Amino acid sequence: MPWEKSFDESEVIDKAMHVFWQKGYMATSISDLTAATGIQRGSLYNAFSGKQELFLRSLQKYDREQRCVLLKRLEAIDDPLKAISVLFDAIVQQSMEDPQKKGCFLINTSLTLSEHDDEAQALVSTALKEFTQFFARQIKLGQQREQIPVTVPVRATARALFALVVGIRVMGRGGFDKPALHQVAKQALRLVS
Amino acid sequence: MPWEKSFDESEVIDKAMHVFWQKGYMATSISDLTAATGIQRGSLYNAFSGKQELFLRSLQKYDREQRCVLLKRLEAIDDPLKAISVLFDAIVQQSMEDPQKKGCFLINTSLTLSEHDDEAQALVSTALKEFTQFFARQIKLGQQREQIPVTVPVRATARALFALVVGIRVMGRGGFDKPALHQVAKQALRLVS
DNA sequence: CCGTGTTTTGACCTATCGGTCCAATCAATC
DNA sequence: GATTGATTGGACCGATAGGTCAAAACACGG
Repeated sequence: MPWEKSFDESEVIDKAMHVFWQKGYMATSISDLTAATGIQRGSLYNAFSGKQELFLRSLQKYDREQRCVLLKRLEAIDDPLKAISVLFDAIVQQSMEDPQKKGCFLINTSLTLSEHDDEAQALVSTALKEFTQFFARQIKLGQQREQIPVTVPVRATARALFALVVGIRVMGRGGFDKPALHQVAKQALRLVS
Repeated sequence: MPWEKSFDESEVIDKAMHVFWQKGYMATSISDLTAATGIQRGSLYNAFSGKQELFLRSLQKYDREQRCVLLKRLEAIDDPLKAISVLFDAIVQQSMEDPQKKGCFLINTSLTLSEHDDEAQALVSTALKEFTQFFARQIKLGQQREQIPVTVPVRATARALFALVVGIRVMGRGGFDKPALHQVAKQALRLVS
């Protein structure tokens, strides 16, 4: 009886994600989304409740596929100092290899978000917090293995490292070039030694 | 013959600035601006060429009254370590005492800006660069006075300190509280010792 | 190959956007 | 107080925003 959708919902979200990521929520119109995804207005509203939901799903997808994947990859390294170092290199790399200089979708969103989008707000909030918890875990582990001095305060340093990540991602969108970002990344390691 | 304007142009820009600062360029409508400034649509367009110019003027005013004033105040301290420390305290203070959590107008704008606003882009770019140059000057001065080890790389550390400033301002808009930001500020000083 | 019920399409809706326009309004000059 | 000419208020403009809807297109079970 029914009929299968002619498009892959996940692909649509992926296309929408890149538009939202580049232009932000407000600057992205429904027309932008239909143009980018190839599906028509009505179909889009048939599959999703509206712009908001599509944005939230995009944000979730980014969080799942970018942040979670990255952190899991780093956690597998099982060498705290190396993991932190690789993380910063990866961030610098990601920041510079993107010709559109989109930066980090989550961080961009945290600055753009109006206070009415409770769900998105919550998503961003927990995402950023889990990021600092990653740092905290690595530092603690490093201290257990005596790679990192026990004089290094765990939570404070974790937060500072996270602040540096945020700084790098924001600077990567402005006029700062790769050597500049790399210098910042190098300084991050001084906080854990 | 003619007739004096009934409003103070500078006051209008100040009111507009706070709206743009809080909501961003795109999310601010002309109606928002007329409501906030009290003057009517026609008068606004009579005094300014449009939304763009008003935004640029707002950004200039912020740059002049916030960033420049702050940096000048710090420069007068004539004690590099103290100046840096006071700067970070001030940033944390500013971030938390604002109930609206607006953050830094310049940093917000650097993430929101579309690539067509050349003038605003340039303003933000030089503002951010002068900020890192401030750090560089302080570090160099601190080394001359033997307050800061000469092993500290000037430019790299200056950029890292700036990245921390950006991080703090962004984190201040999200769920992070005052103790958290203060811990980050404390870590900044470890980079210059 | 015919119903069935979902998907698709694109025209259409209202609200609001940034911006224009001009008659009414006023302060200064005569 | 009449004249002057910029300022003001707010109706108005086309464009576009996000969102709706009904008819056409379609894949399946019978």
